[in-house]
Amino acid sequence: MTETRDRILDVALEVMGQNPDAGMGDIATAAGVVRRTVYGHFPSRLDLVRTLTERAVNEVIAVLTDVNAAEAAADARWVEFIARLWPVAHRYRVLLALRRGEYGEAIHGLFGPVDELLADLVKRGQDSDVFAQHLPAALLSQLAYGVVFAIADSDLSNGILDARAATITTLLMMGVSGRRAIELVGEQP
Amino acid sequence: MTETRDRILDVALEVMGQNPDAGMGDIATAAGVVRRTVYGHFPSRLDLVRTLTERAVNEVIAVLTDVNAAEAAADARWVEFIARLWPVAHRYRVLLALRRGEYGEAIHGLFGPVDELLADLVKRGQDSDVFAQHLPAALLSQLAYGVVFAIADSDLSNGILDARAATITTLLMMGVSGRRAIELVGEQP
DNA sequence: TGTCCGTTGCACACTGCTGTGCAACCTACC
DNA sequence: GGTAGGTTGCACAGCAGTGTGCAACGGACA
Repeated sequence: MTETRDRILDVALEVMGQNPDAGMGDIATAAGVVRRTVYGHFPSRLDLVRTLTERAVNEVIAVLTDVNAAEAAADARWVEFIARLWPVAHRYRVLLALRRGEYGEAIHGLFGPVDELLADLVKRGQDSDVFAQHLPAALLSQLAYGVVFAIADSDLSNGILDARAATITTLLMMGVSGRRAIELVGEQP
Repeated sequence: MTETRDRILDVALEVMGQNPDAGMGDIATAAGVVRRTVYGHFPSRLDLVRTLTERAVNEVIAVLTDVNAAEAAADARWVEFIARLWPVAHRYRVLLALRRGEYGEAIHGLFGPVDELLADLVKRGQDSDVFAQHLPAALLSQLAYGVVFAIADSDLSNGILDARAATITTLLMMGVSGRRAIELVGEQP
């Protein structure tokens, strides 16, 4: 059933999020199903990872296009972006670990469109002098993106605190002043 | 011989730097030696990784204590630190990938002292109002550290450019103004 | 010449995973 | 009652990697 398939995907995200090297057996067990059933839905481990990646890419792109279309200052838009990216990044944090290794190529390829949209978001911020220009947009956007995922991937994941930390940190590294950053994010811890 | 042992370590760093999942066989071959010989020096894969980690920790600590002792402003000290940390981070980038997974615990444990020294460096910068205080030193230092390693780990590793990017970015995320950051790093690309 | 020591080559056992084949089973639906 | 589809249990082949045992080799050194 589609229901089973979805459950496997959800559980896989959870299990692999804790241990990226978890096998099909671990995932199956955690999903309350037999290993053979998982293979029924996903012919190979790569299929599973690819499906997961496609899901992630779709969610991130949805957020990005949404935010990109909004009428707001670039830095405010960035805050909005991180706020909405955060849960996604945390949920799919396993892809960060898998990005290197045998599935790296597949993942990297699927994330291509995301990279473009992201660079565009930063570029527009730079063009309107809201973000600093000491680094090319393509590189800066990747760094910021990496930081968000790195924090999401972190062991210390304090949930809310981390989202706030990620937002402020990325704003700063894009050249927004501390005062402005805190103003955007809000004073309350 | 000790010579062989050292060569294995060096080569292991190189090979695993490109593919963290490289086996003992790959390392042996790359070192111009037989697999059996590697096991002669390192009874298990964990031993190899642990030795590599100890090396890395020693090198980083050497840099950190050195920099920490210098008489200079905290931000200038940070620039010095990154400049000297960079080659080390790049060389041992494999540990970033291995930090998660079965060796994670061993690696994390050995890096404990590094974390402390690092937090101290940042804390002193915050206390002298050179670094912003919107985030606790322990967290901020870890983030900055993570960024440096993330860039070092990056595929785009452009060498010099990356070192510069890492320095500026980390300065910014610690609340140093863009003007001051560029002044510290130097104008030239 | 003899001896030590690191290295080699090969064989072996073991483990843990992937992916497949197939018969049986259960449930929903007609 | 019959059928179709998802699920199960189990067996099997295969592969890659780890770690070990052992006899043989070869150079350095006395």
